Amino acid sequence: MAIHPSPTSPLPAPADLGPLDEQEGSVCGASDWERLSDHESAAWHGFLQAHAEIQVELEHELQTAHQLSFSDYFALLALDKAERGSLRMHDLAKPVRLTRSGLTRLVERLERVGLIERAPCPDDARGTEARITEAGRALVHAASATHLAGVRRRFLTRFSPAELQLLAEQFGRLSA
Amino acid sequence: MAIHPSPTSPLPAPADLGPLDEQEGSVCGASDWERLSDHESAAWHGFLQAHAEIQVELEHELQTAHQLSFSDYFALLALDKAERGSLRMHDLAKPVRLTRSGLTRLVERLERVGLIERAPCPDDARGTEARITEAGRALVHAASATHLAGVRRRFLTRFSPAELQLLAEQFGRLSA
DNA sequence: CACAAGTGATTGCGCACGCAACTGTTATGC
DNA sequence: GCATAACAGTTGCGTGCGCAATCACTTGTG
Repeated sequence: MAIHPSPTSPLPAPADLGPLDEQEGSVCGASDWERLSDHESAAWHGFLQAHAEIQVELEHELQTAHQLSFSDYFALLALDKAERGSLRMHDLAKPVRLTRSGLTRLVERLERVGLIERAPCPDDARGTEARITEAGRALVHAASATHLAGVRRRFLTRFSPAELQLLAEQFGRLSA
Repeated sequence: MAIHPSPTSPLPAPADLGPLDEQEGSVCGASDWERLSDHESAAWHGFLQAHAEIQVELEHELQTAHQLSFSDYFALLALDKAERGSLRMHDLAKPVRLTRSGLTRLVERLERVGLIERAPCPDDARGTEARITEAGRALVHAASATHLAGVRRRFLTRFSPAELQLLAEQFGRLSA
């Protein structure tokens, strides 16, 4: 939230905007030097829009079919794929994209419903490791079917194999 | 959250999974019929990863530079672009991607710091319209500079013009 | 060996948001 | 023209999450 409406704004207001009176439309919405071209705008907004739509649809699907949030699902998935089905909190935080505090609460909830268990880390008494239970595995396998079907329907089937390969490379460019 | 660990799961557990005992690695993580190919997986996870990274980075930038969340920014942006700088709550909800209740709170906060004003809708006594103030316009213009620089740095400059054009079309395929 | 610095996890607190219920207003059907 | 439905916006409540402080344990240094 903006505590200070404008005076302490670190960037100067564009000087070429004129009196800022109420002309209609997007004619004077922003100064030209900061505008995006049509293709730039379409690509960027398409990216945001596509992600937002797909995200809410798939999350809703997972929620109604299996009562799992994305966080729940990704945590169970990471544990299911992990060696012996267990991971330390620290290592679970990254794939789930949560801070440690958020993860503590998530794991606590998942433990309460019997999908995972917590145990002290044997080699480092500071650590805690979360281990997926059989119930957790069964649920995440069922949830995967739902989720991957959604991913296919909403994403993968919209592209040719060649396009997917190119997209993979292009998305890779966006990370790090 | 999963209230019921597994018994009421609407999807049958895959029958071809075997005894589900603790083999290590991802060898038996999921049944084959639901797995993604390498390109599929790379494209999909790249999409998620790229969006997540860019999102947090740009949002953090906007927050530290202008004390604006994405919701704040998108609301101000939509109002700035709107006819006469005002929009009814209902019409503001869509671009900001918030429910009406969330929007009520958002607009309340923005009004409290003087970035927008609220007034009853003249032609429909049920409605409320939010109007951006001059302070709001100044702030959102400055914020746009920050934000669009981030979009360029983190997204647009990673692609050629031809790629951007293709991506715009491809993202368009993903929506609706 | 003691003691500071570093690290893993948890907890207190605050906040933004969605859902469902509610109020007030406008359209619709008889 | 009144009853009922549809609609705009707000509010109560619950929840998931981040930040900063804290606790517990480990590691490095004199």
